[in-house]
Amino acid sequence: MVFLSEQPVTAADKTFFQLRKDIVEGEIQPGSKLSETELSTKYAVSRSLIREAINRLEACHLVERKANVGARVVALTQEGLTELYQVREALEGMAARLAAKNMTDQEIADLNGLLSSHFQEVKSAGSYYQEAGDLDFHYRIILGSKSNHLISMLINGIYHLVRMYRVQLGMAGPRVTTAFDEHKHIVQAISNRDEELAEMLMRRHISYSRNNIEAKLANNF
Amino acid sequence: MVFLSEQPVTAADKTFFQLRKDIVEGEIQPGSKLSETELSTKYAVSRSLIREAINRLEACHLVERKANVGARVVALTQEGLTELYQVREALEGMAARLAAKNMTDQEIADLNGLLSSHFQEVKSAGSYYQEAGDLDFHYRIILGSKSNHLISMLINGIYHLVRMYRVQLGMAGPRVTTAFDEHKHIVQAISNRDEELAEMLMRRHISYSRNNIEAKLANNF
DNA sequence: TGCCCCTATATTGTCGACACTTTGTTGGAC
DNA sequence: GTCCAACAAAGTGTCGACAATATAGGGGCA
Repeated sequence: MVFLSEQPVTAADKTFFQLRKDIVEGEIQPGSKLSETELSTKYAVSRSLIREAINRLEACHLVERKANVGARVVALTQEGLTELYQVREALEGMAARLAAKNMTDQEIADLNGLLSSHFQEVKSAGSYYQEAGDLDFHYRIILGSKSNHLISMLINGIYHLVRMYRVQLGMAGPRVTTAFDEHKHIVQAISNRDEELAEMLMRRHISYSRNNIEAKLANNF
Repeated sequence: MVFLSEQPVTAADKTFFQLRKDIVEGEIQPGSKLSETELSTKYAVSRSLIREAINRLEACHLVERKANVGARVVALTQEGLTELYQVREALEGMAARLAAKNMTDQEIADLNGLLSSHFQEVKSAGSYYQEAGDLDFHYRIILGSKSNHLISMLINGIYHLVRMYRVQLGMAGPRVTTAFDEHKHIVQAISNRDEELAEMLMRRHISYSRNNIEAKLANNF
């Protein structure tokens, strides 16, 4: 698994990471209110740190805050999901394009290796991709873009919301079978340094993924 | 001019807006250090509000903070500009696509009207677009996407950084003459509800703009 | 009975003080 | 003269208290 250099250095960081985890993994339910005083006793830190954490969570669209009223965890809706995946399509498409341009040969070789190891899992288990494997694949391409802006927006930003939708909809990962072929073709395009194709395939891949998850969400409501 | 509903409701908001303004417009120089104590006396508010403002500025990539050391205004570099415009190309391309799909006929008519009034200015003044006019055009399309995620990321996020580069490079706006035709064609595509073309033309428009501004920046260093 | 206003309470917004970390300096030893 | 270590100063990180605002409940009036 690719390591994200997100190491907490201060107590505020720890509080933020913990709170984000509890929200993304559903321990704190979507739509529920975030009381600063309550959370400060729960996590045993001062209200200042809770406030800072909530501010950061607001910046990555995990909570919504109203002045003088309070903050709530975002509610998961069909429209929200659609918007999220549209942004993801645009940004990750660009990331794939840049990855085709900027990844080193070694990184591409590693990516192929990752794909092979996933292929083994598919053969043995008969189904592709748990959450972690899919994230690993996408993270490598995002990091491969070598664009700090893109990396920050995707990995520190919207991917936590993506994971939150997945958890709430009770999926271990994306579509189990077809996704592998799509990943394979994307890696091929990157190997060939075909920027145009890499972007197009990534966008389609995410678009398919959106259709799939939208269908699941429609069942939930 | 389209009004952005960014109305300060709390003192923290005012501090944030003021500080952001001073950074974007160059009153506080790129790369300079942001001392919390110093700023708290300068703006006559407590350190807490300054801290919150700096946190928000960090979220939109206007400052960089190191734990226990401090925050600095971002330095403007060739790579940073390139990355910024790549993100902009991806997101605004998607915005144009969605605008072609989601703008009302009335909004499209207004957009055409805006273009006409700009055309008058071109004829009389001989040059297209001051900063404000260009921003207005792009903001309308972004808002026309009707996607809260996109709107937030672009208008609350990266557009301030875009303006900061423009100010620092001493440009009143984008390329003065050619931009008008590009805008016209984008509006035509949106009028025809041609999502594909609208996205493509917007991406090209921003790509051209990037080449233009990169050249100017190369001269400055 | 229904509506409005007012008050009480709980929650958020703002502040100044204290604790800890970093950094630059000064002194001494080799 | 150079390097290392202890120290001092400045700045950031964290905290609890006070102020201001929104919400809910009850009482008064039509």
